[in-house]
Amino acid sequence: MARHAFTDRVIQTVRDIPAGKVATYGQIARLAGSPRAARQVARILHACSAKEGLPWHRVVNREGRIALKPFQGFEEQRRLLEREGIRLDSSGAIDLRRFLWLPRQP
DNA sequence: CATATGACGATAT
DNA sequence: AATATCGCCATAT
Repeated sequence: MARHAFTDRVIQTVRDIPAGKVATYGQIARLAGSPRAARQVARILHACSAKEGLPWHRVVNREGRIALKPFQGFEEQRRLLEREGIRLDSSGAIDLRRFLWLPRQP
């Protein structure tokens, strides 16, 4: 069933994140057309990631850290990322210089 | 219309 | 640096 425009664009943008790359909540919000709606991206993922079959694990916060809390998804997200070759460093952060998705870059 | 929510982000302390 | 607070805003109710 169809949803409202912003939600649809967020879902589509998340689907566009390639394997082996990550995007930030704020980045998804900007790409979906509402630059300050990062929290809404989180809300949408919380509500729809499983239902929509999204690659939700490719979305992290601005510091390259997994936003989910331990035993509330953190471990699963780390496993899914590492399966794609995305490793967390000793402090638990992803190197965004290597792994951040840069859409429409030549 | 009023309030609550949310896996954020920026700024202040 | 780590924590607290505030601003943000589309949806849900």
